Order: sequence, then C-alpha cells, then structure tokens
Amino acid sequence: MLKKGKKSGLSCPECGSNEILSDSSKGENICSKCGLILNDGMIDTQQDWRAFDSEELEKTARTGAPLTRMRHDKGIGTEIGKSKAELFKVSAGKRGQYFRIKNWQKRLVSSKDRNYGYALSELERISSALSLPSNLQEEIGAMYEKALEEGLVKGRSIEAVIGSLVYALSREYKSPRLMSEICEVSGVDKRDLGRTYRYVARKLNLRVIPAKAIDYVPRCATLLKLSDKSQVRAKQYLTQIKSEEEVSGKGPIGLAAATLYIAAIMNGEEISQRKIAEAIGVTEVTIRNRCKDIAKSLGIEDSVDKKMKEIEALQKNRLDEESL
DNA sequence: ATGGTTTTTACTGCGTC
DNA sequence: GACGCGGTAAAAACCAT
Repeated sequence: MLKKGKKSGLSCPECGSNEILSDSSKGENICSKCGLILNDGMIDTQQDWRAFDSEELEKTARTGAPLTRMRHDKGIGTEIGKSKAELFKVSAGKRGQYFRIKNWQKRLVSSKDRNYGYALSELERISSALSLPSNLQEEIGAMYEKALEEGLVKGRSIEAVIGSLVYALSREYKSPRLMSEICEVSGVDKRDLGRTYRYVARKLNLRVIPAKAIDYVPRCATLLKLSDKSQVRAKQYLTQIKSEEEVSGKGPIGLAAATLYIAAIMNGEEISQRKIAEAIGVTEVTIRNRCKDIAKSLGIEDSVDKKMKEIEALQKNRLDEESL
C-alpha cells in the first residue's frame, strides 16, 4: 500500500525532495526521487480493517489482546490449540501425534514460567478477593517477576511472596490492605507473611512509606459497612488531629478504627467496639484507648458522650415500639 | 541483645435487657 | 445470664539502638 507522505513535513536528506512515499505494508518511508529509505520498521498504528462478524475477525486479525503482565508470557505466548474446533482440523490418523506435540510443549515451558504462571493465578485470586485495582495488580505482577529473577522466591512460599507484595504495594497506592486480610485470603500465617514481607521489601528496595491512618479509613469503612458520611467525617477528624502530639507513635490502624468509631457514633450509626475490633483486627482495648486520645485532642469528649446517650435512648425507643 | 513503647491478653465491675 | 462499655496489670510484640 503506497501512499503519498502527506503533511508529515518530511524531506529527503539526500535530494531535498518533499515527495516522500510511505509504504505501510513494509513499514518504510521512501523518497520518491532517489529511492532512499528514510526509516523502516515503523509501526502502523492505524486500524487494519474492520470486521463485521466473528468469521471475518478470525480471518483478518493479526494481533491479539494487548500486552499484559497478568499473563506469564505477557499474553503473547503460542500455545498449541486446545479447542474442539482446533482438534477437528487434525485428521484422525494424526491425532496421536497432535497430542504428543501438545504435551511436549507443556514440558518445555521453563520452571520459571510455571512458577510465574501459578503466582499470577494466585495474585488473580487475591486481587479479586481484596478488590485490588488492575493497575496495582499489574504492578505486583511486575514486582513478582523481578523477585523471581533475583531468586527471592526460593525457599519461600509463592503465596507469602505475593502476599508481601500486595501488602507493600497496596500501601504505596494509598489504599493499604490489612495484613490480617491478606493472611486470610492467601492462607499464609501472619508470622510467615511478616517475615517474608520484610525480607522481600529489603531485597527489592521497596521504599515503604510509613502508613498514614487516613489511608486506612476507606478500606476499614467498607470492611465495617459504614456509610460514606461516617467515612468522610472520620477523615475530617484525622486531618484536624494530625498535628497533635496525642497520637504520634500510635498504630495507624487502631487510630483509623477508633476515628471511624467516633465518626459513626456522631452520625448516629449503630456500631459496637466489638464489631470494629473483629473486622479490623485490633483489640477493643486499643480502640478504647485511641478513642480517648482522639476525643481529648479534638476536645469533643462531651459531644461524643452526649451522642452515645442519644443513641442509647433511640435504641430504647425502638425496642419499646417493637414490643407494643 | 536490650530497653522503651505499644498492643494484646485476661480479668473485673457496672448497667441494661 | 448475655451483652456492651470502661478500666487495669501483666505479658507479648515491636522498634531503634
């Protein structure tokens, strides 16, 4: 397909001619006067053609899905067909050979690829369980590949390494997942995950920003099924509080939990310390202590107290109505 | 390894239903 | 008696040195 190079502004460095032809089928720009090839190996970014049904699509498609790290071969590996349609293209006499070839291909895939493939399926599972965004998921996949290349996975379980990366990178993405959550969905115990995490983070030079309480709020709020209003309120509290000394050095998760508790109460939502502690993975004691700290540094102890009384009264009223 | 800090564990008291 | 809340002391976990 030869086209005149339109307003590309190109001119031939040999003869100065502006008549540049571009041959999109070869990916070249050619000077029409002297025949000099200006650049080759160009990528044609134009749409090839349109396909109006699946048959046409099959005939014309030259490329597959976009490259992705979510597949161990970035989605471009060649696999000997396994669909029924594929199978029937092979004559009955050659079936045996077909299967033999197919098996050999499986065996020839390197162990690294196998590991990576398994890791990615694990990542996929964890991601959907924790509803990680896909860009984060890709990032984790890339990190895992790096870890694999540096031999960090040797002697450690794939699940633990993946879990560590989820933990580290989700924090970097400002939506940290709790270690307890990760443990639950990946089936790694907390000790193991913690150890692996430290090791992997150090080896890969993951700069781990100390987590901020406010980053934990959204995740915790959804875990607790609290309203958006309370979530917003909790964030407000935290921004008001952030310069105070009362809470420095305290665990950010406990802080987020306690703030959410206060926010929920102030919004009149029914929630018990017990439930929060259970869902978020800190103790009731911690929540109580943080609550005190927060209320003190915010100077809202009285209003929190008042609100709690209100809620109690409300509950009583409702019970009365039910019994009537 | 150690000491200081925070969190957890375990237990108790209080009030309400 | 069960439940939610508040408090305490000692044990455990964590962190920087």
